[in-house]
Amino acid sequence: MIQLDDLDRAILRLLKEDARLTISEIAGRLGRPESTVHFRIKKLQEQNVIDKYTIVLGERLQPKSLAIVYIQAETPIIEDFLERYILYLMKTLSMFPNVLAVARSGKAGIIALIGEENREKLNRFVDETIRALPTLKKVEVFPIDSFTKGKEIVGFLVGV
Amino acid sequence: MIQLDDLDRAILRLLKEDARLTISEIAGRLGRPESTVHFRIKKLQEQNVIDKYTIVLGERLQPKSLAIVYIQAETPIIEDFLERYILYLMKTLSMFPNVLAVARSGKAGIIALIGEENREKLNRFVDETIRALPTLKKVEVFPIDSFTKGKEIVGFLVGV
DNA sequence: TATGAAAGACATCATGT
DNA sequence: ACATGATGTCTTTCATA
Repeated sequence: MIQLDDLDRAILRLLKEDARLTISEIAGRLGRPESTVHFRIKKLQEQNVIDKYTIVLGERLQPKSLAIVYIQAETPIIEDFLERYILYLMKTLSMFPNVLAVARSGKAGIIALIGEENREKLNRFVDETIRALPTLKKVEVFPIDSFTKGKEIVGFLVGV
Repeated sequence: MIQLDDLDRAILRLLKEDARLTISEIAGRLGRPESTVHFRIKKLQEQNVIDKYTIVLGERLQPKSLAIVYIQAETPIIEDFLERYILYLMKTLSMFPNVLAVARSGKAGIIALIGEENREKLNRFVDETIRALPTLKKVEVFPIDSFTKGKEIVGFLVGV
């Protein structure tokens, strides 16, 4: 399996903070030679410890109003139908740009993270688009007001 | 407000996919001179449209079992106490490395994203650490089985 | 704001300790 | 694992439109 030592972890932590740090910067901060840092990063990429490099978009492009929505479908007689219906619902939801994430929760449940400019638009989306989906048993809305951890997911998930 | 044109958006989309693309690569793909692309990226950074560059960690470092947990505190007589208690709970939860995100939901609610190696450990954490917190009215667990959108948040949020 | 050219910084790789 | 140096590529700046 993967054995990360302290140097690997230190490099990963620095890159997580700022993936544009140059190798010589990292080497300087950690008091290691550039060649070593270069070698480690290359290995971390090859081993897929580093999956990808990406950007987080700033607040000005982020939706101001967020909510987690839990959707539960009715359980029909034919189970195979439920399976296909859930997958269809998830794919459908995934297509909306204001639906930031969609996950399956159990046999008949879906969790979605919704983002909109303001509370009114968010409520309207939930009422007019989500609750309007056929054959739902329950739609539970958990508004998100603030973060103490993971706030950056919004800028990470939002599209352009 | 911010006016992004097609070139800005194209650059952002490319950087979102791979933030290590060189300016000359991007310039080549978009059929624009390097200096123009360089100028745009610089502006996007200054305007804070690009908030930061970061890495997403691969599956081998990610928790295999995830759940959204909704926690609702009991509403006490003194409202100011609830306020401080909720903030205390959020800060406490945020300190666990396996708690990937913590958000407030309404006056008395908290939403947390929990990650663990497997289902057993996850259930144990919920039972022994979360349900053990005092003065809770309700703890609702929504296991996350798969994603159709936003799967990458796990590698984005997980620490080293 | 866009572009082209030129200078400097950087990553990368090979070789040797 | 670390050092050094050679090479080509990339970023960055600046002058110009």
